[in-house]
Amino acid sequence: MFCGKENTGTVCGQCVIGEIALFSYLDNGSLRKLRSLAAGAYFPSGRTIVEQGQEQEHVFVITRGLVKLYRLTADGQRQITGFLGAGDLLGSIKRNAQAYCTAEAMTDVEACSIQRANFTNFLQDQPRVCFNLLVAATDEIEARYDHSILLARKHANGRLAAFLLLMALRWRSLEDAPVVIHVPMPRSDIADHLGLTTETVSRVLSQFKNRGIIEFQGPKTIVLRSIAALYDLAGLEELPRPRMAMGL
Amino acid sequence: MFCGKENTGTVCGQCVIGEIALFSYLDNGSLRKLRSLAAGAYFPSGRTIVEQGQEQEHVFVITRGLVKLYRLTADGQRQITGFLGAGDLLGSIKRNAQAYCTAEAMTDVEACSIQRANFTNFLQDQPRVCFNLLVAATDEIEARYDHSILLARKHANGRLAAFLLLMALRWRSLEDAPVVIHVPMPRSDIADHLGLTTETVSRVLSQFKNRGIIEFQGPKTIVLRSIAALYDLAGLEELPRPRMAMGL
DNA sequence: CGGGATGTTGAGGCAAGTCAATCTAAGTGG
DNA sequence: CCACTTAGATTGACTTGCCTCAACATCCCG
Repeated sequence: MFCGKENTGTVCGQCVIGEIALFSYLDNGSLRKLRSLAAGAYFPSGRTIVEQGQEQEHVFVITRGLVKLYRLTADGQRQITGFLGAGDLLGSIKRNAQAYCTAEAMTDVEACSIQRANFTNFLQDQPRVCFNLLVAATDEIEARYDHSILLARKHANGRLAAFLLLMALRWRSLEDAPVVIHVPMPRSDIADHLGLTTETVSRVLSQFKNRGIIEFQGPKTIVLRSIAALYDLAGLEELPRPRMAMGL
Repeated sequence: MFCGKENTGTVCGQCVIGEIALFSYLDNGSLRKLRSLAAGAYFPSGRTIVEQGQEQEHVFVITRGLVKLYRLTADGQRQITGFLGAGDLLGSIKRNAQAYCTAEAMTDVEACSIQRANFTNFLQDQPRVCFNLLVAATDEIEARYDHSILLARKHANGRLAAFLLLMALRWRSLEDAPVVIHVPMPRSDIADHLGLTTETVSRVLSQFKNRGIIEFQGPKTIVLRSIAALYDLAGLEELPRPRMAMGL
């Protein structure tokens, strides 16, 4: 799966790093160089990948699994800032190397790891990669704005409707209903992400169920019966297109 | 003040574009090239600089005045996403040129304007500028995260305490109390920015006044009597260092 | 010195938080 | 394989902080 140092000599035909949009147009020489910098990494479910405030030694491209990002505030509250999946970038370029938030593997996670310094140098050598990463960062800023608007302006049911739609869209395309989505995180994580409490999340989801908008197949598998109703509740016309997410 | 095409021949000793952190280390040749791309721009108070959804022709470096950024949601609500001042960048590099939000001059505004295409080309030619802009974008992402946490986790008084501290710190250093800050935007803008209503903003500020934390000199000039109390209310230990803000 | 825009204060309602009790799911060991 | 355990999820009763609606005050500018 990986084509880094630790796997030198293995078949690289299925290495994913070249398929990441960020690197997809690199010529063979540059791609080979990038691969020479990369190493495979594995984190079992529950393992902390980077910890808030610690120096980040590596940048990761997630290739499999799900990562939860959260930040602890000075007064001891936890805010889940986002979730990363395959294709997303964890640990970007920053002024200081201290991680802004903690990243924790929610499932078993595989990733491509690159030394920070090497990645920084690679960016300086490859202006197009740097430029594309800048575009990705701008996308991330827009996504953060959208989330702020969600928190500032939507009620609990709107936030959850938007969340379900994003979960449905994030790692697959949204075909016609019914769409079955898997929600791997516990209710408390959803609540933390949306600025609600677990009880409210539970109540709103039950309300959606009673209104026939969604249907449960166990607490973590949800069938979206009416996409239109969810759009309406979320007050959305269109969802952001799929993109590479960046965790700091 | 400006050194762009429209001002060719004027004294350039006081041109600010070279003083922006983003460009500060450019050699003379590159800086001259950048200046040749820049033109002065002026927007009277109340003028819309860029409008949400419209193609952005230019990128601006604000050199004087205050700009308010807001986005209208599909269901007709308004969210003020931020405020820009001198040294900040308006209209970054994006996948599509459509503006994410509207930018409106709150005061008379002077800016350095650069054609988007020219700026993009300049970035490709100047990897270090591109890299530094990427770092600035990452700072912006962190600032957006902080604002999300504010909206998700803080009550009205915490949000306003944090807002007052940010206003105090943003364009000047925060010396020992009492600090006199100028809050040029109306209460409705503050409310929109913090996900509150004007009434709540007013009530909380009155509460601060009654508790002796702040003092009014007219509704737009506020004396911060107790910085410590504000930090405590905001649940903060430290504020983000001053940075170049980016509006999309 | 008016009069509209902006800001403040008050009364009442409601959405979501809090506290607490149950219910369910998914392991765990006998 | 099933009883037991435990974390997670749901539901209910009550409380509260903010919003809504409304009246009043103040600022600002012609």
